[in-house]
Amino acid sequence: MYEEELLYLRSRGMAPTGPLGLHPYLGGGLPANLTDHLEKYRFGFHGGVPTHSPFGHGFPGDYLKPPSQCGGFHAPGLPGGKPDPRIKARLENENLWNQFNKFGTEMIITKLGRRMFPTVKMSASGLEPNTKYFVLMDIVPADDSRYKFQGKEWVVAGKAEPHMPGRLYIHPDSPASGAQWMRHPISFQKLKLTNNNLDQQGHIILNSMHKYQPRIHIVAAPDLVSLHWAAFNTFNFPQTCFLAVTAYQNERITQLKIDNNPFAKGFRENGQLRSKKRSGGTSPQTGELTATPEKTIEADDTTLDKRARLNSVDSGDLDASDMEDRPASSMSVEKDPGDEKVDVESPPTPPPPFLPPPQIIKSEVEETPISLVSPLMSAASMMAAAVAETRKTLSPPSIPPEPRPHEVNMLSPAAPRPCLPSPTYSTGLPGSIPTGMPGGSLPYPYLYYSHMMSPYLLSRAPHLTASPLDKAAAAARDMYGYPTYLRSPPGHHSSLSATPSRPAPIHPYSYALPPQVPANL
DNA sequence: TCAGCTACCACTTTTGAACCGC
DNA sequence: AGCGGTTCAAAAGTGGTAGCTG
Repeated sequence: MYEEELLYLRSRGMAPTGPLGLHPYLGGGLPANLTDHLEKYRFGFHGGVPTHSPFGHGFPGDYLKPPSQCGGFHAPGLPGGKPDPRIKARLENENLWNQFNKFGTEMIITKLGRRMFPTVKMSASGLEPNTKYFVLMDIVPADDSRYKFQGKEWVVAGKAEPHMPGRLYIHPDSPASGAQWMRHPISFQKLKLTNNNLDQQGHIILNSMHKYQPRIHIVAAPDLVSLHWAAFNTFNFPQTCFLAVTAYQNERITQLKIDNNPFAKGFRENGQLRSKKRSGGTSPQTGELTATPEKTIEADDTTLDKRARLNSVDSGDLDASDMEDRPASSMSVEKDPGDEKVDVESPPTPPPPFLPPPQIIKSEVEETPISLVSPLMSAASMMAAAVAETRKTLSPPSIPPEPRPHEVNMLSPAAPRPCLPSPTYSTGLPGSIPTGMPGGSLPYPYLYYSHMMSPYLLSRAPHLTASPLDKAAAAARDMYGYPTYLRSPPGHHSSLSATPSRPAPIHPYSYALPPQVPANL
């Protein structure tokens, strides 16, 4: 049914080649401005990038190019508003990253998800103390090459596989006030990487043997809905570039991980595993390695930390006065400058479903009555409803119009825009859901942005030339630019400081926007 | 044939409930 | 009864490795 569209996309260089897989585009996904922005910044570096990366192969092609100037960390303008030039970011565990980057950082990816080590840990400054911010992270391809480890170095082994759709990892403390974010370093230690294209846990999906660059986005927005037209401040740190692998290739990297990751202590020279191995006759080769347990440098945030559990965010307000006494969860606390660092952990995060407790969901369309919708309603049933609605309202080949944000009816399932077929779609879904259904591609409707244009936008812009991802994004912005009244006015600040209750907690993993977005989320 | 992937292993750290004393 | 500290078991996170797969 959608093969033609896939071929169409491929002919324009906008769809993955190779066997059909899970299509990244989600009907009802992010609005054009956010997609546009994220797509745009896939191709441009903002901040702190050296003119040449110490990481072996640099950034070839049209992917992450070194900037012409390295003066600031800040991203240039974006469709939905202007980023705040006062906002700065600094990589906290830079020394550790530099050590890994020297040899070419590798990150293990597994089917069930693996944490990053080192973790991305940054500190922010220049935020408005009383404004609410979301802090997000995504990981984008650093280039369009596939690599292999040959001899003792990484070499290009061909063209990259198509990148799976970007998933935005929302920091579990989001939203929090600027004061709260600036009080402690922001750690992304709970983010997980996977190579499972069907992952339903919200982990970030990567391809093995490909090079990636993490990016941080700081967005002034009081809630998820506001994210869609808020200004993004995007930062990245070139030393956090890494290669995704399913098994370590470079023994130097392995040794650095063992020496610095507390969970790998058992593999250190004095660890029991090593002792056993030695007694068994196989001795590790660590002679040329630089780091030893004794001179372990700046261990990562989880390494040397002693945990101080503060009951932080599970209850109550986020008033500025409150924040004085209550540091944000998961934000690392400098117990003593120059001394050990103490991480303040998040309260236990609930398993999926990701959605907050039942809320009154109000339609943005006034005529639609308010109803109580349980966010715990299974995504499958939501999608089934969407499918039924789609079948009723759509004649298959036609492509429904993409609603403007102010036209979205939050209650009635938005007619999903066509999606490319997914032979593996039925995996994990109820049998009643047909394979190849359009629209949402996962049981949990993650907050997605796509590196590809939606078929709808393509249909509206047939004049686009091949591979104009940025042009297409610009076209999308032109077509679906948000009315100015939907944007936050210049100098707009959150009024949350006057809001007595904290919004529902955000799941630490990639967050979900259901087909029906709760207006008061 | 082999590079890459997966499942399992033994180990360490983290987490949270249970317990205890004040 | 409530609070804070300690203990302990389960869960989660590590790299290594044998076997599988395309």
